[in-house]
Amino acid sequence: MRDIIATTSPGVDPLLTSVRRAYALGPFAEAVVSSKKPTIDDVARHCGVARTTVSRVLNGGPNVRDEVRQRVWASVKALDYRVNPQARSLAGGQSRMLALIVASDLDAQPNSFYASALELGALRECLGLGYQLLTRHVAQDRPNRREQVLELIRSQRCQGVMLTPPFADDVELIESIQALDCHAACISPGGAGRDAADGVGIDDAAAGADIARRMIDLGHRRFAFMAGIPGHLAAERRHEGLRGALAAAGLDPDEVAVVRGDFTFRSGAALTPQLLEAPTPPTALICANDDMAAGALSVAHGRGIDVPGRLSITGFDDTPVSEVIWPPLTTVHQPLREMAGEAVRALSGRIGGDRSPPRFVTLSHAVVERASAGAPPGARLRARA
Amino acid sequence: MRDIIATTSPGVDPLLTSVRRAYALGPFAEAVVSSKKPTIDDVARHCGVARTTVSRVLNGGPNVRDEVRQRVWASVKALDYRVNPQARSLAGGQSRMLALIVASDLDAQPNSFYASALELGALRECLGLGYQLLTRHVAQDRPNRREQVLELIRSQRCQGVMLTPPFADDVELIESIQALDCHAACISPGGAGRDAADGVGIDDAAAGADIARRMIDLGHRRFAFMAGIPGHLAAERRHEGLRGALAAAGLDPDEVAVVRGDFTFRSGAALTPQLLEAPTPPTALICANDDMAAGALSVAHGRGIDVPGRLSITGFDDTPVSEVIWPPLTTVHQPLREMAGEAVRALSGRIGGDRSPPRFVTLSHAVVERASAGAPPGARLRARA
DNA sequence: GTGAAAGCGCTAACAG
DNA sequence: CTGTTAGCGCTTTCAC
Repeated sequence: MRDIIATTSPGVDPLLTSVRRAYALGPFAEAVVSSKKPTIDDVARHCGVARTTVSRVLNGGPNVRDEVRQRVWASVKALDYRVNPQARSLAGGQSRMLALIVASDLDAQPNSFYASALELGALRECLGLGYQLLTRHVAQDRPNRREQVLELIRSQRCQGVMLTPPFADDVELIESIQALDCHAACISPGGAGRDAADGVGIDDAAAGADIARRMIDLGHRRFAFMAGIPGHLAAERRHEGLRGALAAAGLDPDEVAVVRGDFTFRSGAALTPQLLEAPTPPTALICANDDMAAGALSVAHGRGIDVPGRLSITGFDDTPVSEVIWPPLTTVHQPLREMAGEAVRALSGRIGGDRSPPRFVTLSHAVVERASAGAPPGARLRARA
Repeated sequence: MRDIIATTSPGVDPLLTSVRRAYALGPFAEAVVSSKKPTIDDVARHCGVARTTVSRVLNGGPNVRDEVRQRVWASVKALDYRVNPQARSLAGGQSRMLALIVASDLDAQPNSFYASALELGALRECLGLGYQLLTRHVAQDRPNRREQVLELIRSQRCQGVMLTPPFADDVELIESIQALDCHAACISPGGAGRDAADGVGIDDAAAGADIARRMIDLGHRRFAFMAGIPGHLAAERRHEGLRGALAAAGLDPDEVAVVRGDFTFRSGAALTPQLLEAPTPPTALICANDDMAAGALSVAHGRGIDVPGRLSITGFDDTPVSEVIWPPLTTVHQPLREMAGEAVRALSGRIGGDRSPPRFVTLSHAVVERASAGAPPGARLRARA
């Protein structure tokens, strides 16, 4: 890598010139532009102040005259200088690195829109706040799953981590993370996770009740519920909300057929036949997420079952799948991007020194009525709520 | 943060003990476990060698006796030591950071499965190779789009960048990246990008021809093509392949109706009505990607058009959408994860010192026949290829 | 083979 | 308000 000399007198050794620039504040100081990335010292030299002062300006520190501040910024612009994050991190312990932990097996599962939406939301907020985001997919059934996330934090000196279910309720993991001087923010923690760290989510019980009530209002009486993995506490809460709504309507929650999938399209498809083949099949199938609902819908199509004419199917999350399939899915909107953004903000606040007790932010959800749910076959439509 | 003393005699000041550990190789050397992260010096002290030696062992360098090598590794294990990437990067200029540039507007577009698959593939390979991945979404129509990716590279000292279309063919961008001492790898470059940097992709022209031929074989004669953005050269090549196949079959390529979307479901849905309302509507609609095909399919459903009975629709990419919708999409499989993995490997090789001329790796594609395409209405099925 | 010494570029006390 | 002095933890010459 050769130095590039912008202005120099003929016959002057370029190397010498650049050395001169490096060790003296001579007349060449401004004329020489090196191809090597400028350092904070270059900036300091360029505007004749101490390195510390530049550092203060860069970090918005106090005790710098406005006039100097301006000059420093001018030099920064002039030299096209930017801080070396590695050096900053080494010296100050500020890696400005955040991580998003997603529960999924990179090898087995197809990409999930849920995770993708969360990542996008986090990415956007990180961009604005000047953080970098590392996304890590961890298979939730691996015995060393905790070690995998801790390893990432240690190795990258992450300052904050976002945990999705079921990690969001893994208090042991959360505490291990905090022991590493790293902040944690839980996305949709369903229980214990809320006390251990900041969290963000919707009122899952209410959301479950809302979608159930909507189906009850449409006239449905025979329900089936497609649940997710047991460790996903938020999803369990939705289930509880659903049961509560059923009971409130005078129905017996224990009569609803329950099957458990793993939130994938595939599991949704695999579980549907047994539901359809029951002696008295449900008229409404409430699924714990959109992907499983899509799987169920696909099976219904395959069997020529009219949706929603004969079977109503609902999802949860309102991810893009719900708009892409036919009929478009009636589902519960969950503001995933905003949730991730909120998690990043919470982390940013903690990194900034906020020591208040863990906070849980509840964002609002909404039942989105599209076309996959309607009145049950032969039912008179009851008065709408 | 308090030091944790594993073994100590009563009355000994913990702090003193840890100081002793720090400055002497006394009897406490092994007994003391500090909560502070161990450094390379701790390891060196632990097994009585110089820091340099530990560094050599860690980096697989030469000139270390095997016996010493073993001891060093033992100490590393014993202390649960791991290198500080920031420090390593500062000293050696190895950030081990890669970036994936995706063309999309974080605010406007829904998450794309295409980008997601690429990211997952890259993530997996990075994990194995010890790199970290930064994903950056850049809106392709922003005037400062190039600056955004260069900024990321500069600020994070990325050693390699993967470019997706249309960035994959932006030679000016590629050269700017290389000028920053960063390697570039192009995913599906369609033209110029191939000469400027390593690349990976499928034979797009052949893939376009294959899917067209398949439809011709099914008996279709009236085609429509839903193209993507013009800058996506790989997609343009598919278009060329399609035209070639048509011509080879004695059909006039100029007779196929062409509309241009932006690869989103929404654009696919928006563009379909005009195709359907033509005086002689197509019997086969070939789309440049799965999302647009899904959009088209959705419109067909809405109008009660039987797919594939009256209209055949095909996608491209074989992303998860194609399996989730009904009927499942006939499409062209593109090994997106493998492509991203290959790009990471190429980058890794370059970082490792490979200076050979840019290489383009062609992976194989395949027409995946599902249910969205069939014989045109009233046609006798021609002999299959 | 191994070690000592010199930084990489930055932040953070601590003086003035 | 500003500058001086130490490191942060590691890689890399260069001696031995």
